[in-house]
Amino acid sequence: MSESKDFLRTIVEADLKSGKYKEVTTRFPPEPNGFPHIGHAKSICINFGIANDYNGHCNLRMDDTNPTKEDTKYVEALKDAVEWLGFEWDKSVRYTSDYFPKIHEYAIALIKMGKAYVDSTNEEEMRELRGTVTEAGKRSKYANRSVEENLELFEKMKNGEFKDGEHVLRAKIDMSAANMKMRDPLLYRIKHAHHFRAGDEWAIYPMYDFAHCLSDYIEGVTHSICTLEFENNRDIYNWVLDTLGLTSPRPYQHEFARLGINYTVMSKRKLLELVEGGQVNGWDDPRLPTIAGYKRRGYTAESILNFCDGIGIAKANSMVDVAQLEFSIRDDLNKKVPRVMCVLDPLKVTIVNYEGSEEIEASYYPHDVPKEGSRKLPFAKEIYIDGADFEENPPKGYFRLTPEQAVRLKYAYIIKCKEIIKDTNGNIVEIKAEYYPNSKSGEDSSGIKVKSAIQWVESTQAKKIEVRVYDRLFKTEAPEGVEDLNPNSLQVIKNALIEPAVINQKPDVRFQFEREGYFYADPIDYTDENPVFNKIVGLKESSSKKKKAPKPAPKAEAKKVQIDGEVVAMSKEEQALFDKYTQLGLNSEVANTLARDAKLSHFFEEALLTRNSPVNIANIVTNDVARELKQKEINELKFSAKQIAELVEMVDNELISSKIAKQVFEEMNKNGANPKEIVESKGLIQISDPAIILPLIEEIIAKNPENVEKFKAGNTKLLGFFVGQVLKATRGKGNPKVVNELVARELN
RNA sequence: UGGGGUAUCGCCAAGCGGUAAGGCACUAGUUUUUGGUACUGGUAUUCGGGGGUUCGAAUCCCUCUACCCCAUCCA
Repeated sequence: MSESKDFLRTIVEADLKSGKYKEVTTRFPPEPNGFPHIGHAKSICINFGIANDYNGHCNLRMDDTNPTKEDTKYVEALKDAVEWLGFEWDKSVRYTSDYFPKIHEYAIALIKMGKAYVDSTNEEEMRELRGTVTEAGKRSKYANRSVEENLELFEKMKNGEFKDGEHVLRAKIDMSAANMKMRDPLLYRIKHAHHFRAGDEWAIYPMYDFAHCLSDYIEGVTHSICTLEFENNRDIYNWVLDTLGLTSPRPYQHEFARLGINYTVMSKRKLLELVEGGQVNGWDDPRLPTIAGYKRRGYTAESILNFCDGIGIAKANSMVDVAQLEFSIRDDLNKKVPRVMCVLDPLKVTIVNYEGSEEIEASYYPHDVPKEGSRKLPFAKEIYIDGADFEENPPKGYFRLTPEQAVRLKYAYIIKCKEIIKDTNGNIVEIKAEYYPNSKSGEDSSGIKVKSAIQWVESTQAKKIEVRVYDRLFKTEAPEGVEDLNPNSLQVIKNALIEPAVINQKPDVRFQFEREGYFYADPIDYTDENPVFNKIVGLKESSSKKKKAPKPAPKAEAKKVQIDGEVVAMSKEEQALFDKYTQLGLNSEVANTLARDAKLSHFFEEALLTRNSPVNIANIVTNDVARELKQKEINELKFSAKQIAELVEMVDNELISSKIAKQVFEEMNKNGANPKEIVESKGLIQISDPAIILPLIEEIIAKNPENVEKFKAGNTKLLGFFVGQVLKATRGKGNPKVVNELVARELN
């Protein structure tokens, strides 16, 4: 955990500290209707991570309230994902379906309270009655059935006496609620469907909004963490628990932004389309952002965990760059994985002046990876290098083999090109080269400097392997559908050549193919006869090696002009107030705010009765009082207009600074105390005496020599820093004007 | 259009009235038998825009703008 906490942990910590809960319990509650993807991984990391961090528990719960979509194969995949990521759920896996009897009882309780009713309108009519975002809805005519009737109907629903869709159970909330979700939400629907766990026991199934909050409550969950799109559902969540009287300790819902990654899709629907449309090879296709896909591609659980940790948790919709994910896996594998040599695009090189053969000892790990292990590399006259490592007409800055430029065969000798053999089409098919016998790695006395050391394999002992090279699945950053697919997302190389030790010794399943990237022995298709490797991710490439893709020119961004919308005109009354206030000396902005807000202007005028200091009163009213009045009515305030006037009086008389006034205001707002008493009891009278302030300033200056330097070098912002420090030393009581002057003088 | 959210560097993201954290990406240099790694630097005079309050505002107030979510018997 980094030192800066995310907002969820901040909430959890506060709740623990305040004693709201003794212990934190979270849950990861997927619906088992599809394969988990990296978005689930984020949720898993959050829920299990928080539970771990605060010594709590996290449940794994299958939210299986819709029997027509769910299947046990998905619960297996979900369990696998959590396990693979290294988390342990508390006790056994939970199922919402296990709570069906309890949830049913709660429904009956609601009916008995007159808070739920059986509605028999059909789907279409119900939609119409629901209204629109701007128009209130209308209650169904069935809403006033008696409790007995509702109970009887609901019982029959449960017993399967009706067909699907004939009736539903609804909460009786408010058909004109601004929040559409609160317009008498459905609690139960009839579904004559086989449930993969509950079998055919139930003819009715609870809706998400009813089942989820109750399941959380039943499990003793404290923090019900979900994604942003459930924000509107929070009201129902609270309504159900509150109405049923399910009080403390009870769960509260908190929402975070779901994960988006560019160049891929994350929705179950789109993923399903790709799988069913055959654009990819199943749910574990290595190009997919599914857990199964990453696993098969060769990603480590640690890298996914680190990724989730690195992207943070917040409430802003965001799209994370794949580069961040790629960094995570490179960073992880770099420390762990043996390096071997593989030639993806073999080009034959015959070393004309070399005879015989030898074996060269080569470490599996570079000098900066503290791991042991090595293998023998066969070397002989005929070898293969990668086609990309030779250029007949090299671009500027090319480091590898050219007709003019020698190169080192990694761990072996330096060679230079003598002759290029081409086929009838002009394609290079072979290089005749010469080696420098005294240039062998470790015993090089040739004195030749080369710019690069390249990978190679010896021709007779190299093994042929299949390599699957993956590129991003989509060619656009925010793909919509199949039309955005990258046609080259999979490249199969059938005849790559690899050094024999990899196949014979099998020192690992993940490798770095030197200078190429990280690769993974495909867990499904790999056989001894046909070894298959998946490319996990390429090595980071810098500067000239990837020059092919020139950077798009820096956008000549015109300073964006933002057009202001139209402000609603003032009414006649408001205009009159506005005029009156400006005449009192208020600036137009303040007068405007006051005039347009009846509560504020009322409060302002009342304060004015106590003290005739319109400007200062207006300022505190339009700022601090306004903040409180946003969510409260005047009579709910702990302080009175008279008290505000008294507060202003002290500011007017320079008894306290405006900074202290804010502090006093907070106090008044909290407990309704009298401002003068607060100032007296806390000794908040302003300090303006230089004799007191000056020593403080000198002390601060002495303690911060570096900042003094920076200030003198021209960083004038630091004045604020010093003022802040001095003010802190006076516990806010210093007269800021005086402090400012004195600090400025001392510093110069 | 009513309601609920969100806006800080190319991408994430801290920050909660007193010096604009950090990571990715980018970039320059050092080391390097991987154009990798590691290391050392450079990258926001400014926080969606405009006003206001304050000695001092990314943080408080007003206002405008943009984007996301909500009218499934899905979750």
